[in-house]
Amino acid sequence: MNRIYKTKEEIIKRAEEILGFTLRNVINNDTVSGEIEDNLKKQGSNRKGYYGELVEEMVFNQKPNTRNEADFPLAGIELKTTPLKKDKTKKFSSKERLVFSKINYGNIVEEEWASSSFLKKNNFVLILFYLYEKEIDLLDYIIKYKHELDFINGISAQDVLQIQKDWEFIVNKIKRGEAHLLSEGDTYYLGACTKAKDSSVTTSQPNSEIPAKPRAFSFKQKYLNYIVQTKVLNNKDEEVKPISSQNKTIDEIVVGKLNRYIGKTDKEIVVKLKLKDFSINLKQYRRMLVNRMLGAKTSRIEEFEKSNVELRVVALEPTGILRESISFPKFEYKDIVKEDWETSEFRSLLEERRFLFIIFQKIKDSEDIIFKNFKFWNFPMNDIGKVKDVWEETKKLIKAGNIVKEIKKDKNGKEKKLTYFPGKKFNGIAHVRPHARNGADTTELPVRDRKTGLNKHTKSCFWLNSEYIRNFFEN
DNA sequence: GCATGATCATGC
DNA sequence: GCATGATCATGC
Repeated sequence: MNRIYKTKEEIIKRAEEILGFTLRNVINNDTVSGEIEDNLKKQGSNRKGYYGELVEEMVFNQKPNTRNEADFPLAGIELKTTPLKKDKTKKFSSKERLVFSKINYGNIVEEEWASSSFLKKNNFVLILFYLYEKEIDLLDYIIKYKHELDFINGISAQDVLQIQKDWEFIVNKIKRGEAHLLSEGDTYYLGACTKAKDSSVTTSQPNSEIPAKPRAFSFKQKYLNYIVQTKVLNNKDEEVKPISSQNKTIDEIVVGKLNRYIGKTDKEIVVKLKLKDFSINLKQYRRMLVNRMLGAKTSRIEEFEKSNVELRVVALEPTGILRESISFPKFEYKDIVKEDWETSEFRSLLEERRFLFIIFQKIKDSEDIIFKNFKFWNFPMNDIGKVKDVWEETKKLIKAGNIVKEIKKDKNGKEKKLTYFPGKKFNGIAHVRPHARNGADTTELPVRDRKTGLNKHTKSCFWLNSEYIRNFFEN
């Protein structure tokens, strides 16, 4: 007879029993039901979410429900399965975000955080981490660790406060009728990630006629990884330190640290911070100065790493213009031609990343710079269509092997390749430019370039135009 | 002055 | 050795 697990203790004990095993171990291979076999075939072995259903059925002997309550309502336990991956140094880290319940746009606008359906359902989450490996059957993933995520006692008050603010930010956006503009980069630890089988699926929202993508609450991958490292694996990284232990949100912490320096020159800041032996010749002088302004003890800041916030130090010209555009990681020509925009790397990156711009301004005829301001920023989804145009054009050119327009020599006899890639004037928002160590630093092309005849080209990346970014620095 | 290609410098 | 933040150099 299949055992039923009812109490919290029974369920956690059962989870412990299966650690180190695969689902195929847990059930005994020949009893894989015809129904499950059929499902695995039909859905391919990779349908996301199916693994969780299998665990519920095979390990806990219960049929998954879609009711808006915890998976084990009597015990008050929500069960989640999520993959771990091995990085280059063979360390485990979270492979994906941890997805919670779907956001019901219609109902959530009536909710308050303390009595929210989110907290109710996810009050106590039992997480099973399995080891993801490419090209192996779902039934053969090893279930490695379990973690009991207790929202009330298991997360620091500081993090809970940030999660609450994130939740409120998302709900307020829906209240304003902007569910279609939600973006993971809006928030810090708790994000609103898209949730649909197909990216073209949309749903209605209460205060606007514009259809929105269905979304779910989730812990960002980085935040989940923080939990994995510190609470599951106990791998405390001494290089990563928080800049505040106070019960404040990340916004408040940064405002509290940086406001006092606005309008001061770098030299004045050095004096104010009583930094000795701190010279303009230091490596990464500006970046180091900003670290000290933030009160960071090491160069890696816990609050930013947990929330996928990226610090960028920029310097406006004395006239106020921003000369340099913002670069992103280089892309692989081979990969981009296989991608679709909606699920592409660049689109995900743009949506998920949050920036903290630290804005200095150069002074005419002086070496000094002034700390003008700082700005949290993430890409506004209103403009995402324009980036899509740049991306599609780029993909088209690579696919056609139509990249190099002309090879020129400069006065030093150095070759310079002019390309057809969308430049800064393409649409004012994004463009493509080289991003390499030098001209010889190339990467493979899927199709030989017509002009050069080569199957490789200088590494390139997408850039956000300097003027576009500059617009967001006002006020 | 600006667009665009190219590359430096650091850190992992 | 490579990724990537940051910036330089050239030529129209």
